[in-house]
This record gives sequence, C-alpha cells and structure tokens, in this order.
Amino acid sequence: MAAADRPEVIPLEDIARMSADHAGIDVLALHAYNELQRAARTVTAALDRAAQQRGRRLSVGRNAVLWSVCRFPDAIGITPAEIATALDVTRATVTGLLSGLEKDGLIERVRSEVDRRKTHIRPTAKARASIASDWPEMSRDITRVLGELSHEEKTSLVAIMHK
Amino acid sequence: MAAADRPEVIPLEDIARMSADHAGIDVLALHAYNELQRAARTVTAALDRAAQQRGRRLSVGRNAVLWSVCRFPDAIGITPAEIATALDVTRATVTGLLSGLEKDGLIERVRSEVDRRKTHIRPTAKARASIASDWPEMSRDITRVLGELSHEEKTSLVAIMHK
DNA sequence: GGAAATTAGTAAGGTACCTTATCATATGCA
DNA sequence: TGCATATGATAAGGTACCTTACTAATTTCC
Repeated sequence: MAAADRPEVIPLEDIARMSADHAGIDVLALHAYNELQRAARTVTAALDRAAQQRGRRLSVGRNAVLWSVCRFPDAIGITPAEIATALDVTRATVTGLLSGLEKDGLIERVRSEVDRRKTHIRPTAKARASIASDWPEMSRDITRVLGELSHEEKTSLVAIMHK
Repeated sequence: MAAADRPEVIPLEDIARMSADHAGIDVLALHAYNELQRAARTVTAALDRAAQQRGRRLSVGRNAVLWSVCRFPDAIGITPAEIATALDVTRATVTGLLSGLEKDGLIERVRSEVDRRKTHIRPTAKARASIASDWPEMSRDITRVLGELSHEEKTSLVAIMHK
C-alpha cells in the first residue's frame, strides 16, 4: 500500500459529503461518538505503553475509583455507594474494584462509627507514595498524548461532563 | 445518606485544591483522562438503553468499522488494513469485527481485481437500509446525551482527534 | 527467478468491565 | 415493635475487545 493511498486517520471533512448523502442524520454527532470512543481507547493504549516501562499500571476502573477516593479529605473518606453514584455503575462493581485496590494495599476500608452500614474508603500511605511517584509521570503522559490546548481541553471536558 | 451528603458527580472545582495538595501533578490532565473514560462509558450505556427498545444495537467496535466503511465512496471500498490503521488496532481485530458485520449481512468482502491480496469492504443494501433507519435515531440519541453545544462539541472533537 | 514484504484470515487466549440476584446487617420511621 | 429501605458484599455469568503467532496467497523488487 503506497503512502498516498493510505487514508488520513480521519479524513478532514468529508463530513459535509456524508451529511449530504444521509439527509436527516446528524453526522457530526455520530462523528463525535466515534471519536470519543476512539480517543478513550487510544489514550488507554498509550498510557499502557508508557506505564509498561516503569511497571505498575492502574486499570481504567481502578484509576477512576482511586481518583474518586483522593478527591476527598482523608479525614472523612468517601463511601462505596457515593463512588458508585459518581461513576454511574452499580455498587457491586465498586466493591470489586475496591477489593482489587485493597489487595494492592492502595485503599483501606474503615467501618463508619456513625452509621455502621457504611464503610469509609481512604487512601493508604502506599497510595500516597504511589500517587506521588506515578501521577506526575502519568499526567505528563496524558498531557503529551492529548497534545496541546489545555484550554480547549478544559472546554471539551466541561462540555462532555455536562451531558 | 442525606441528599446534602451526596457529592456532586464531579465536585465543581476542587481541582484547585488537589493541585495544591499534589504539587507537580497536572491535575487537569488526570481529570481530563478520567472524564474521557467516563464519558465514553456513559454514552455507550445510554445508547444501549435507547437502542434496546428498538432492538438492534451495533457494538462500539462494529459501529466504528461500519463508520469507516461508510466514509468512503462505495465504488472503491476501503480495505481491512486501512480500517486497522484508521482505528489503530491490529488487522486481526478488524477481521473479527468484519466477520461479525458480514454475518449480519451489513458488509460484503470483494476481492480486489488489481491486487488480489486485498479485499474491498463495501456496505450492503441492508446496511444502507439499516443506516437510514438507525442512524437518525442514534444521532438523535447521541445529540440528546451529549446535550447542547454542537459548537463546542465540534471543538472538543477536533481537540481530541488532534492528539 | 527468488527472496522479502504485504495482506487477510485463523487459532487460542487473556483482560477488564459490568450486570442481576441475593444476603446479612443496620437504620429509620410510623 | 416492626416494616420498608439503605449499604456493602458475594456469587455467577456474560460481553466486548484486543493480542500474539501462524498460514496461505500475492506482489514487489533486485
């Protein structure tokens, strides 16, 4: 296959042509959907590649949970149900992800004194160390992968999370 | 759990606080990463839910392939290797996805006359019918899920696919 | 003509994620 | 006091995706 024959990853704007071909279809929306999925997959792959060299790599799910956990003041600790709400998955899913993190020694479960049904999740010292060593590189990788435009990036974020 | 205790899905901007807590870490980048993954998952779930009511639902992978196929003039037909390049997966993966689409009668494989190693992939009449009936609803769903801002949406797209 | 490269496909396997259904425990309220 | 509800955990399963390694056919280039 000659280089000239190879299509650009996304041909710049045959969106217009497709819109003409398929009247009544929001081609831009479909394009957005496909790009969103591809971006998510590609970034994950790039992160895996980068992380492989220095060993550890948190899965997407575990990273999301740890991220939720670390967004809160340690003194309190978020609960699994709250994480489930934030991530829009079932509590069962969160339980599984937390168990993985706990086995790795990254979080600890502390039964609530106030409401004994609840468990407060807190990052461990190991998690803090891990974060201190991994997140800077990870954020550097992400920044490199996502390229420029932390400005529009933020815009993008806000728009997407608005949904 | 009282409503007041429940954290917003994404607390508006404790990003600043996290940035202060974790010097040297691009918190915005990590946030972008997590949001990207969550958005991809949430949109997929929403689409599944919407599509379930009217039956058929193309998986993310098959949709991406069909999307690639339909971006090109029928007369020619894209090749599996080109799809693999566009989607950034191996040819084996594409073969599998194409086989699924072919079994469903949505694409056909046509051996190239020019280079007999190659196969040209073309959407079938059934695919055209399917597209005509499904894509409008799907794009409507996506538009609804992604909310407003086809303007910023496009910006978002361009930024992400720029990576 | 023959070695090297390319293409599509097959085989076999693995990972990560998520779900539903069910429980035991613990609260809250009428 | 007792019923409805919330919480976290467990069990059992399923789906989608992707990979590496290999083969057969074909083309390309020296």
